[in-house]
Amino acid sequence: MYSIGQTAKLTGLSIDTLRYYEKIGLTKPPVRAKGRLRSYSEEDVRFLISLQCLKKTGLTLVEMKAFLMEGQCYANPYFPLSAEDRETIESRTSILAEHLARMEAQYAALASLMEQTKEKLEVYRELLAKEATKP
Amino acid sequence: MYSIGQTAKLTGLSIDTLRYYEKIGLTKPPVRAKGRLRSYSEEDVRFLISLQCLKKTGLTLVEMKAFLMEGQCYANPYFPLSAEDRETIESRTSILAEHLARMEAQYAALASLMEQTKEKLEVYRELLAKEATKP
DNA sequence: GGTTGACATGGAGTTGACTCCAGATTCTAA
DNA sequence: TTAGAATCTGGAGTCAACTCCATGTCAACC
Repeated sequence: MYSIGQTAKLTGLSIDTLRYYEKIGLTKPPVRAKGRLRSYSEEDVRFLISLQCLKKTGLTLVEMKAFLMEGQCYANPYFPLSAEDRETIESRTSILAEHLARMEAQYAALASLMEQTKEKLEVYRELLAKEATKP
Repeated sequence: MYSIGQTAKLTGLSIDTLRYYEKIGLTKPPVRAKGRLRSYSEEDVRFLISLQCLKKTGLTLVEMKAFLMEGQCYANPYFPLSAEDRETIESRTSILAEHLARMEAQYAALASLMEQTKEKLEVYRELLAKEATKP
C-alpha cells in the first residue's frame, strides 16, 4: 500500500490531482490507513496509470468517467457479464466501438502528420549534409 | 474568398475562435473586403484546417505558434533556406525532430490502447453471438 | 425608410483541469 | 516536548482556450 505522496511519484500525477480525481468521482475513494490517510493499492496505481493512457487518446475526464462506469470491465474483460442483460452488453459494445473509431481517426491523422514531418526533416538534413561537404 | 461565417462552416471552428486565433497572432489578419469584413482565401482555409491537425497531436496554441514561426517552411518545405544560416536550419531541424518524437510516442500509446480495446470488443461480440445462437 | 441579418469591436464570462492556500491533525525524530 | 514532515479538509485561485455580450456599422430586401 502506498501513501498519497508515494502514489503521486509512482504515477506522475500530483497529490492535488489525485484528490481532485477522487472528488469528481473518477477514482473510487481509496482505503484509509489509520482511518485517516489515503492508502493506494498496487491495483489503484495501475488504474491511475491506465487513466493517463486513456487521457492521451483525447478523452475528457467526464468521458473517461462515463467510459469506465459503463464498461466496468475495462480493467478486466472477463468481468461476470453473464449476469448482465443483453442491452447492457450492447451498450458497452457500442461505447467501445465508437471510442475505437475515434482512436482510429486520430491514429490516421497522426500517421499523416508524422509522414509530412519526416519529409520536412529529410529536406533539412540533406541541406545540412550538403553544407558539411562544401569546400 | 470566404466570409468569416463561411470560413467557420468550412473549418469547423467557430467565428469567435477565428477572431481569437487572429487576436493571439496564431493566424495572420485576413484581407478585409470593403475595408471592413474579414475575407479568407482558399489558402487561409487550408491553413486553418492544418492547424487543427497539429492541435490534435497535442500542441498548445503557443507551441503551434512557435512551431509555425520557426519553421515558416511548414507550408512549403522548399522555402528558400539557402539564405538562412546554419544555426537556423539546425534549430528548425531540432524542433521538428522533437515534435516527431512526441508524435511517435503518442502513436505507440494509441496503438496499444486500440489493441486492448479491440480485444475487449471481441469478448463482447462473442458473448452477443453466443446469446444469439441460444435455444 | 425601417427592419433584418451578417459582421465589427472591446471586454467580460465560462469551462475543464488542475493548483494553491489556510488551518488542523497526527506521527517521527532531535 | 517541541519542531518538522506528511497528510487532512474546504474552498479559492489560475491558466488555456474559448464563448458570450453589448453596442455599432453596413447592405439588402419589403
